[in-house]
Amino acid sequence: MRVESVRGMRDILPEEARLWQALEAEIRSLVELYGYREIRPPLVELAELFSRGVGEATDIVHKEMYVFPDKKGQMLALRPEATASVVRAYIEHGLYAKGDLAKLYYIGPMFRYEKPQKGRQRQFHQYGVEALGSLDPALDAEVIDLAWHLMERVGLSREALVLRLNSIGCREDRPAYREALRSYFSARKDELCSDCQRRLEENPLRILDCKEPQCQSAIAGAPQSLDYLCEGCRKHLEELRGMLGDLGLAYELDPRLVRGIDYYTRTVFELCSRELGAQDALLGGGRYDDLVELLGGPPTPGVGFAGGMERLVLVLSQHRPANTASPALDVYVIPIGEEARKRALAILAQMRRKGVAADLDYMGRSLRKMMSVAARQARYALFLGPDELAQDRLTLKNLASGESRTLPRSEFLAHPQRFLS
RNA sequence: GGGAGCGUAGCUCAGCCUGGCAGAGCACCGCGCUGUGGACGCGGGGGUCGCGGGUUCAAGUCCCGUCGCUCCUCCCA
Repeated sequence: MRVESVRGMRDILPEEARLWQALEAEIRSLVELYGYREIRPPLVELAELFSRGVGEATDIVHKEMYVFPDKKGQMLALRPEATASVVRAYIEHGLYAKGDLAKLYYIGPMFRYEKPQKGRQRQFHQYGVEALGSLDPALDAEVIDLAWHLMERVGLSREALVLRLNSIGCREDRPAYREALRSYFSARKDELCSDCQRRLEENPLRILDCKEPQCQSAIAGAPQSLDYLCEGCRKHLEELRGMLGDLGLAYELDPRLVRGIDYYTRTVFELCSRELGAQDALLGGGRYDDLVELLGGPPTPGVGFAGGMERLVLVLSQHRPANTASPALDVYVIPIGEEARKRALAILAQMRRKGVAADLDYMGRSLRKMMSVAARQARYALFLGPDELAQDRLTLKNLASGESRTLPRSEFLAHPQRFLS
């Protein structure tokens, strides 16, 4: 019986992996430009980290998280997101003790047990940044600027994107707002879908996010978090809006944006593609001023965002038509005859040690076929046959121009790059 | 979790309605042409028709189940 991959887990094959590598390189270089440094937390954490950090009542934790006992019976989880892990590491290693802003970024796989579809796998990949230690709205603005910059850098135009922004207040404002929502929706309970009736008890904020048509009219008239902000939160949002204006970053204030993770406070935002269907959010994030304390660290505010690699790859492949791969090799070695074949290996090894990307046929192909492969994969063909062996020379052919020249073996191998313009 | 569509060669797909030899194009390999190319010509290898069961003399085709993919919903990145 053939063993196949697990549902929702897919292979990224070499052709696609090139695009991933390029994207990852762009992300790394850009976030490092903003002062972020990489952190690589483990993929496995105590399940408790996420139930406390992300929230027991969220779909992510109670429906979608991979949870399993280890041999000692501890409940472990595959990380469904990375912010909680980064904050755990921040606390565990005392990064706050440096008394400075900690700017951290990550790229890696996350796991959620969802129904797979295009742009949404059970093992998926996110990149993200977290800035811990400052309450300054300028930091929110910088993080949002970074998000925009990143999308532009990878080739998306501003017109193809929309930034949605909201403030959901701090822990002082939340109870009053939550109560307002609960009493508002309680009066309209029979208009709500069954999920929202459950949310009414667990987390009424989430109702605002519901897309069920039957809930829309009730949602339309619901109290808005913006009306329940304390003076500090209101000021924070106003300053942020002013800074976004100064930065020339357009946004839509969306009072119904709440997001599916409990740790957010104040600023929440999403950067969405206008060209994707139902799964249009390319990245999302916000402020989480209580999370460090909630996980046992000193009171420390934070702000960050996470973006999905799969979705980015999807949008980009619509924009950048599969660029015909230019030859990956510098030289393809073509031996003629048995003796030459034996000698070819050592010549290959020497070229590679000089930094030349070179390869050889191991499939026993005919001369003609080797030429055909060389033409496709390399810029030069290097012939080694009885004539060359007799004179201790090599024949180098430029496959683009068709010109070839024969060179003393030792001269070529001493500085192969000189002959490979 | 709910709804719909689709699974046939490495890839894109035809064949299914109306049961009767498993096909095309591309890719791959060989030969023409082991001392030089992606063109051309000729030839060739490749398939548990997703999997399991049922109906039938006969199933890729009809029926049931199942798994997977895609889309909507949901969730979010």
